[in-house]
Amino acid sequence: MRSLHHPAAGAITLEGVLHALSDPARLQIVRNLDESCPRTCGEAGCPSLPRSTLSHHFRILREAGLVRSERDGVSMRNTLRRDELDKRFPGLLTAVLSQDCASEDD
Amino acid sequence: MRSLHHPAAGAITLEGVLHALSDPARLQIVRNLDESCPRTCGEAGCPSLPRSTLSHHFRILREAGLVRSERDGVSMRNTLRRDELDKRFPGLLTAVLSQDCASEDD
DNA sequence: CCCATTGTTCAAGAATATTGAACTATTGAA
DNA sequence: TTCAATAGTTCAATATTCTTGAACAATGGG
Repeated sequence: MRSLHHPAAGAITLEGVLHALSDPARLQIVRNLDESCPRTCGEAGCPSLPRSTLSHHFRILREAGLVRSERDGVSMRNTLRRDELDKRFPGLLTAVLSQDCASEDD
Repeated sequence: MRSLHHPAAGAITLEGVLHALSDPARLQIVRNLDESCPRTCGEAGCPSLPRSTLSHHFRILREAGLVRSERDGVSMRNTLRRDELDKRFPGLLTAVLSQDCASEDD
């Protein structure tokens, strides 16, 4: 396994963060990590997704700088990079995560 | 030309908005519209992009609910749906657009 | 009507996403 | 140590989305 890549805080891009958050599964994962980190991939909150898909989503989150993944025994410990993100993009994560996700039909 | 589709405010999704904003060209367009709306597609602020690509980007923005496009003579009048977006997702657009887009190397 | 201007639509190739199958890393048990 | 179970990753094939040149459509002026 190649070592997992985590960008430095300064290298995190706004577009990358927005893209990472623009997928329903990834947004759900980030919401869950925000409430109770750390989590394994399996506890991410997307039980219906295949492992390979989940792994792909975590890679997007990781490489966008949202999540830090560290091996913890046989599983991974995923944590939201809250402090770094808040410093890099003040107010952004709070603004996104505080939104009501449900779509209204008016 | 099929009539352009604009979702109702209540049908705008968070994921759709984030996805629309996750492209550098589209983010630039929205920034420009936020400063001085309305604009034509040609005045969007992406002079290097082909027209078909620009049209595609405006369609993404339109169908995500970010931009309203109305014909004005030979060109289009594109406006940011600021009020509706602020009501649907309070603080979101401000949080995104207030970020410094440049990536740092620390 | 003819033409210039502005966008949209279409089509083909490029890039990204999804997912089953195979592989790797770690742990625990025999 | 060797075997098996668990958790993720990587690979490969397919599907979806993106990019963009070319053709088309809509408007307005001469």
